[in-house]
Amino acid sequence: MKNQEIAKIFYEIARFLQIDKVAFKPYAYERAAVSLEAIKDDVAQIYIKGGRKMLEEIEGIGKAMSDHIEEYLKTGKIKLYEEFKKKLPVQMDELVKVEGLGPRKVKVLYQELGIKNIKDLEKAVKKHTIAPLFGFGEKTEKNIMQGLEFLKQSKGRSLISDIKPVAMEVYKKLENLKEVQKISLAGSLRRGKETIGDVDFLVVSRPDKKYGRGSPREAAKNTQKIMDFFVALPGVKKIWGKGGTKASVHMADGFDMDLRIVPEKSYGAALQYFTGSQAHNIATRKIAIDKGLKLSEYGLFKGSKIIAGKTEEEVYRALGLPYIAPELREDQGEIDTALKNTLPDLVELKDIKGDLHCHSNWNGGENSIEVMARSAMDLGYEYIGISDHTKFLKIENGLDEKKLLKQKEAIKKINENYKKKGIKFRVLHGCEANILNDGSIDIKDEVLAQLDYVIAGVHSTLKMEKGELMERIEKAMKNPNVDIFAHPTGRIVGQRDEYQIDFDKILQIAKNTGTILEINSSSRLDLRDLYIRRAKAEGVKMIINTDSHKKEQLLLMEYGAMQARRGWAEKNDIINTLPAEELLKSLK
DNA sequence: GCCGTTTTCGGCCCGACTGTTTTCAGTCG
Repeated sequence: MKNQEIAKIFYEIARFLQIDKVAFKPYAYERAAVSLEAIKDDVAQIYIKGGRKMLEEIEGIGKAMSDHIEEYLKTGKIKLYEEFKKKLPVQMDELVKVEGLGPRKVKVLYQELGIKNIKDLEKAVKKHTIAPLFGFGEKTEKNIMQGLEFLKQSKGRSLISDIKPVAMEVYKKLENLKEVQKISLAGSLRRGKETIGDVDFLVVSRPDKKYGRGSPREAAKNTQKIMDFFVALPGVKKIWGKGGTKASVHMADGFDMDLRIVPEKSYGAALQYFTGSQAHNIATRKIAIDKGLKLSEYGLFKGSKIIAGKTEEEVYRALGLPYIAPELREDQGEIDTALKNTLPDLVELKDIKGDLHCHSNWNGGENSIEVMARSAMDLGYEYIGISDHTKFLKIENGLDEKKLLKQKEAIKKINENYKKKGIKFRVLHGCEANILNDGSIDIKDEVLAQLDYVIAGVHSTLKMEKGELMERIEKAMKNPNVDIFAHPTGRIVGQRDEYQIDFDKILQIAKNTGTILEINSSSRLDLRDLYIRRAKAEGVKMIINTDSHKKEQLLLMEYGAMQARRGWAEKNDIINTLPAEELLKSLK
């Protein structure tokens, strides 16, 4: 896709224009870049289909932008960008990744010291040639030095399920402070994005009784105490900043945390603002402007009078909108849908009645079937499905037909035992079978037919050519014993891209065969949000599973549920919101 | 440079914090 390449160039042009102090144009280029990244169609295809006219129908793309895009598609270059780069031949995208370095400082560093890239910057820091520069100084040089160090250690954005438990530890510490009256996670963590850049907390500090109610100093002392506590947390390696209402730190684990403290009357507006996304905020602030109002983190204002701010619901209502769930706030159509009052009634974690993709110690899993079942009961589930790997996967000690039938008997006994004790819980018996290269399943059909359900997935020869891979998948999905297609695209967040698949075709096959698509809650997070939305639109049913290999991983369901919500999924799109009997009836 | 149920001209989201140029530019979210 050329979209990302062109977007990258537009971002760069925006930076160059910022350096030249050109007004408003940088914003226009940034918006065009964001827009290109957001659309799912390839600009090259759009151009072939409808020429410049169709390009200009894209949000933020006008005459000049379509000029640039046409030029890039034809020549592979954009002249304006080449000219800028000639004047300032530096690795801009790389250098501005250093915390505290922006385009203007980068320009000075090039002009004064000839710094073109990270390597040059490191050398200059070592020689202490930065501090004497006009506009820089000792502290700036030290910040650059530390920024470089952190950049080297950085693994980029973290998987949500890796970072949320760490964030919640800090959350609990802050929540326990007597000075803290209210606290919430904000940012991409609250929106449930699959990867997280930094962790944001929003806090209301308890008013200090010493001062009069409503006085500006009312909460100042407690606010300061919370700030002091925050920057002194264990694991804090660097304090980027600490003021009266806002602090930012870098953690030893390699990510940043931000804390913002606001008065109670602004809590809702601040939560709305701090949750983002930025694109959603810009959209909501524009609605405010259209109504002659002003929206900031302090509230929604008519002139200097605050008309909403205490809760998010209040802010949205005053803008003429229903409440929009954080997972939807990406400026991907949620505002228009909200205006029409047709937002989806999103599935919730508490709607989930069981988990069908769980492994036991019969194969490579860690815990026994009974222990997995007990953990599922503790989560309030009505059932758990044991779906161990099958024989082709030797590394996971996959089960063959004989062992599967033996496992069936074992599960039958467990269920009989529950019944005797009056425990209303059921263990379902499935397997996670392998789709072999020719599309057949590695377990005989007559055995598959004896299980409660069958999950099938691609676990080998991942790098097949598209047509061949699709034939393979199609054959498996058409198998009347295959109920669920596991981790359909094969991607692993931050590690592996999706296979060469045709998702539209998968949707059509799923629709025609009644095959359920899996939303896998582990580091796969597969399906991703956009695909969930498309599946829902096609009426294809999905299931949220954890792919647990030990009991603790059952808790990953939270992330799969968030992923489903980001894909606009409702309760009736997700089959494991059904009781066991109905769920089994909904399968092939 | 883009955009428009108040506009084809005149706006563009909004604010915190730091370091240094001592009054505000640069950076960040």
